[in-house]
Amino acid sequence: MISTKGRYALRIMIDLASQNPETFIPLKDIAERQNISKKYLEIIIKDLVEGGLLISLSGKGGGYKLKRKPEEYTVGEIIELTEGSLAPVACLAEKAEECPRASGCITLPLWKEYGELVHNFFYGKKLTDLVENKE
Amino acid sequence: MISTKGRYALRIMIDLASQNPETFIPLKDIAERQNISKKYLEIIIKDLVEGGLLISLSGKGGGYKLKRKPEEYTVGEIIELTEGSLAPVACLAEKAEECPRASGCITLPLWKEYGELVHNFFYGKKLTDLVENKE
DNA sequence: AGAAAAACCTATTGAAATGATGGGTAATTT
DNA sequence: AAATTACCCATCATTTCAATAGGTTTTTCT
Repeated sequence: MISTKGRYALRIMIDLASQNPETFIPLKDIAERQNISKKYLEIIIKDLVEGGLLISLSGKGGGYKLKRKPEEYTVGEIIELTEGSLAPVACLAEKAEECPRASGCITLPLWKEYGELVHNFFYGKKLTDLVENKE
Repeated sequence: MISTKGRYALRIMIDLASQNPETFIPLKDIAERQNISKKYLEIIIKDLVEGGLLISLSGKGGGYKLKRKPEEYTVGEIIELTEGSLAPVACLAEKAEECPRASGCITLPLWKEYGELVHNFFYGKKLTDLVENKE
């Protein structure tokens, strides 16, 4: 299941893509619009900045804005960055150590096929696909 | 992510489908073949019996066997039964209470589409699709 | 009748993940 | 200097995950 982290990250990105993408938007505004605790969003938006999806600016007049054009983001990269991995089973996660059962594992092809399906679905969705729904 | 519960359940079902489907197989044998703690499998196989996928028989000569023919099981029902739900987000789980944001939720269509994709994938896979890989 | 083999039942546990909250510091603008 | 913002660090309560432990009942075989 996609946790609040990934879902809130997506809502942050949609929110920013819906505002003027040139100006810095304070997190306070996003939190109020989305009705989510600002404190909790701080943790999540940190990942988005460190992952290179957003630019931040401190001080008065500061906030966050998209680094790229809205249409250049996929839902996949947002979810993957904040959830840690899109892999359907632990043994297929990037950081996983080689499973000793892998060579004879009868279910591995299933998980691989599923993993590709999930990957293709989310990387095939652009952030703007969601924003446009709004109108 | 699919947890060990769902993954082990699938391996139990594959194991049983690979044995003579007429005879009762003791859990001890399955646990040894699959190299998984018998105690842990007890918990999982209980779900499979209660969910109507397996028949159990106590006492000497007892064990577990498939209730239906191997080709009549889908991977989806096995995973869904043991994982509790295939829903990608909490608000789409069967037991979930209506989300107050649902009507205006901009991401809901995405989760619904994804949920259907996942459902169709797993319900489109038969247990025998996996067993046949074995040979 | 008794032993053995099996399922079945209840409970507990340790570790990690989840979903936050709280308080304070640094940077920047007016 | 004041206000506003991001940034940093720690802590917390709850739930889930992945088991483990020990005992009871059911059934068959000798």
